[in-house]
Amino acid sequence: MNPDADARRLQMADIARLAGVSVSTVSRALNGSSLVNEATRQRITELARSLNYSINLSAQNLRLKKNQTIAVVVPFDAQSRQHISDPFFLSIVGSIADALTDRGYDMLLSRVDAERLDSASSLYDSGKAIGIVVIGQWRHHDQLNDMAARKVPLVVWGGQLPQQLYCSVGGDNLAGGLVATQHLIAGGRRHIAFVGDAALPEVMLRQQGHHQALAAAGIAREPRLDLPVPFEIGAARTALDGLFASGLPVDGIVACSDLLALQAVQAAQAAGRSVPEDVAVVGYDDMPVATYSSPPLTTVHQPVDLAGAEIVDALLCLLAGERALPRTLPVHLVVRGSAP
Amino acid sequence: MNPDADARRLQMADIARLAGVSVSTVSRALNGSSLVNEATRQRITELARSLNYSINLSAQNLRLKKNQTIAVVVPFDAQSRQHISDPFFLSIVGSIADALTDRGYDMLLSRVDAERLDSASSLYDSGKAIGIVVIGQWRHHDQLNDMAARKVPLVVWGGQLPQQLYCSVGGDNLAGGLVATQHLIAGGRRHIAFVGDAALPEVMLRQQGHHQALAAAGIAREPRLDLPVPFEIGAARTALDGLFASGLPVDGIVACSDLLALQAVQAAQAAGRSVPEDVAVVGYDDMPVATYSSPPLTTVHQPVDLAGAEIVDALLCLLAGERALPRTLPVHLVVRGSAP
DNA sequence: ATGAAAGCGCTAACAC
DNA sequence: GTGTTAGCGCTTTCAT
Repeated sequence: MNPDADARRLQMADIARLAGVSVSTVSRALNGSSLVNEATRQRITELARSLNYSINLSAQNLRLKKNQTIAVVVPFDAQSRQHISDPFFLSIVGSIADALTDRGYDMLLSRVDAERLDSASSLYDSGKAIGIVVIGQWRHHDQLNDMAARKVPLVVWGGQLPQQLYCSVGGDNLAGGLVATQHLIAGGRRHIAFVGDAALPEVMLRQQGHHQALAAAGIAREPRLDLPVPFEIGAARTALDGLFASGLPVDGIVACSDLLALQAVQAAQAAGRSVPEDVAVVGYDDMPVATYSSPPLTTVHQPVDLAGAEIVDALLCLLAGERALPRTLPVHLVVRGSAP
Repeated sequence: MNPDADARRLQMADIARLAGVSVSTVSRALNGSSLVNEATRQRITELARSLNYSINLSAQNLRLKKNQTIAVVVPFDAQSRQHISDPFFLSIVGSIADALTDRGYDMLLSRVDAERLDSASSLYDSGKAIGIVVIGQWRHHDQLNDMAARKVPLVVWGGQLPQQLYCSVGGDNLAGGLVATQHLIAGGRRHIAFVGDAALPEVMLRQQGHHQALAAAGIAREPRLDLPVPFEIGAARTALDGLFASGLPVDGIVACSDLLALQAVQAAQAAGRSVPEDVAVVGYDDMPVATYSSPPLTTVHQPVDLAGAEIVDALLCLLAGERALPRTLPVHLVVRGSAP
C-alpha cells in the first residue's frame, strides 16, 4: 500500500478515477451543472460525500478569481498591547460574524495597531480578503480616507464625519449624547460630567450632543467636568476618583461605555456618594452587564444586532460597485436604576 | 489606454515586464532568495512596493500547498439562534486572535450550530483552514471525538474528559468548583447552591469539585440546590427566583459564570436577602465586569491571556505531526465583596 | 452527455 | 544570476 496514500488529500482526479469518469464530469456534477446525466451526477455526489471529499478552495478561487472572505479588523492599543476588552467591540464582531455567515461569506478576524489602521489594507492587497471592515476610527480618520481613496472596499464602524471618503456605519452618537444628558437634566441634575476621550470621533459626537443638551438647558459648560479617559480598562478610575476628590459639584455622569459607567458608580460610592440619589449615572451601549449590575444602568442602547447586518450590506454594495452611503443607526435611552 | 487596465489586479508578470526581468526573478526577489543580485532585488522590491503590488495568495497557496489559516469556531444555540453573549467566550476568541497574529497565522472566525459541532470539519476538508479550534464541548464530546478520529487537526477549549481522542485546553474546572465551594464553607456557609448546566463537560467538572468540597466538609448534598441553567442570558433568573421562593435554606451560591453570579445577586436582593450577609455569591471567569459590579464579585479567575497561547501552541504541535496532550490551566479564587 | 486541453498566478527544478 | 518550463487542483471552452 502506498505509505502516504491516506495522508494525501483527496482530489477531483481521485473521485474521477473511482467513478470511472473524467475530472470535468466530476467538476460539473459537483457544481450541479445540468449538462451531466442525472444518474452519474447522483453517483458522483454520493461517492464524493462518502469519501468526505471537498473542493480545494485555493484552486477554485484561483481559477474563478473568486474569494468570499471579508476581513474584520479590530484595532489594539500598541502602547499597552492591550486586548480587546470592551464587551461592545466583541459584540459587534459577533454580530458581523452572524451577518457574514448568513450571506455565505467567510470572516477573517485580525488585529492591527490602532496607530496604523491603514496597514489593514494589506489584507485586501494580498487577496486574503475582498473587503475590509474596521471597528472604530480611533485617531486615524485620515488613514481610513487614504484607504478609501485607494479604492479598498472598506466599511468602518464609527461616527459619520465631514469630508469622509469611506463608508461608515454607526450608532447615532450625537443623539445618544443628547438624550443621555437631557434625561439627567430632566431629573434635575445640573453638574454633569462627561467621561470619554473626545479624540475619538464617536466620543466627540456624543460630547457634542452632551454640550447641545447643556446649552439648551442654559447650563454653562464646565471644562473640568469633561474627563478624556480612554476605553481601556482601569485608566478611568483614577480620573473619576480625582473628580470626586476635586470638590467640584457633580450630580450626574454621562459615560461612553457601560464599563466606564460601572467604574463611575464605584468611584462615586467609594467617595461616599450614593447612586442615583447623589449622583445619577448614564452608561452607553446597553450591554448585558448593564442589566445585571446594582443598580442596573440607565444606558444608551446601541443596535448591535442590526449593526452587523448594516455593515455587511454596506460592504456588499461597495463590492457590487455601487456607492455606499454612510449609515447612522437609531439609538435610544433605556432607563434603569442608576438614573431613574 | 486599455479601459480595464487599472481595474485588473497587478500580478507578477506586470512587475516582471516593468522591471525588465522574468517572473521567476521577481518571485525570487520578493521571497528574499539569495540567488538574485542584490541590486536587482532592491529594484524589484522597490517597484513592487511603489505599485502596491502583493502576491496573490490563492495562487501561492495552491502552488506551495500551503495555508496559514486557522478556523476558530464559536458554536451557537440553534433553538434560540442566540448570539455569543457571554463575555468569556468572546475574550477567549480575542486571546486566540492575539496568539495567532503573533505567530503569523490568520484566523477564520465561524459559527456553527452547537448541535452539529462536527460540521466544523468542512472548514478543514475544504482547505479553508489547516486546523480548527472549537470553543466549548457543549453536549457533543462524541462528535469531537469523531473529528479527531478522522485526523482533523483539532483543539477544543473545554474540560478534559476520559476517553478523549481530541486535544483539549481548559481551566482546571474541578479545582475551580472545589475552591469556590471551600471558600464559602470556610466562611461558614452550609446551604450552597450550584448554578450551571452539568450537561456541559466543563460545568460537570466544576460540579464534581463542588460536591467534593461538600463531602469533605461533611455536608449532605441537596439535589434541589443544583440549578441546571444554561449560559444563555435570561434563562437563569426564573430558576433563581424559584430557588429563593422555595423556602429552601440558601446561604451561598456558586455560579458558573460572572453573568450568572450577577443574576444570582440580583435575584437574592429582589428576594430581600442581602449579599454577602445573607447569601454569599461566587462567580466564575473573572471578567472585567466582576470588578465593577456592586458588590464586586468573588470569582474563580480563568487565565484567558494564557489560554489563547496554549490553544494555539497545542494546535501547532498537532500540525507539526506531534501528539498534543490535553492541557489544564491553573485557576485561582479572587476574593472580593460578594463572598469575603 | 462526456472528455481533452488550456489556463488561473505562482514557485522551483533545471538549464544556461 | 537569470530565464525557461512544468505543474499546484480546479473550471471551462471546444470537440466529439
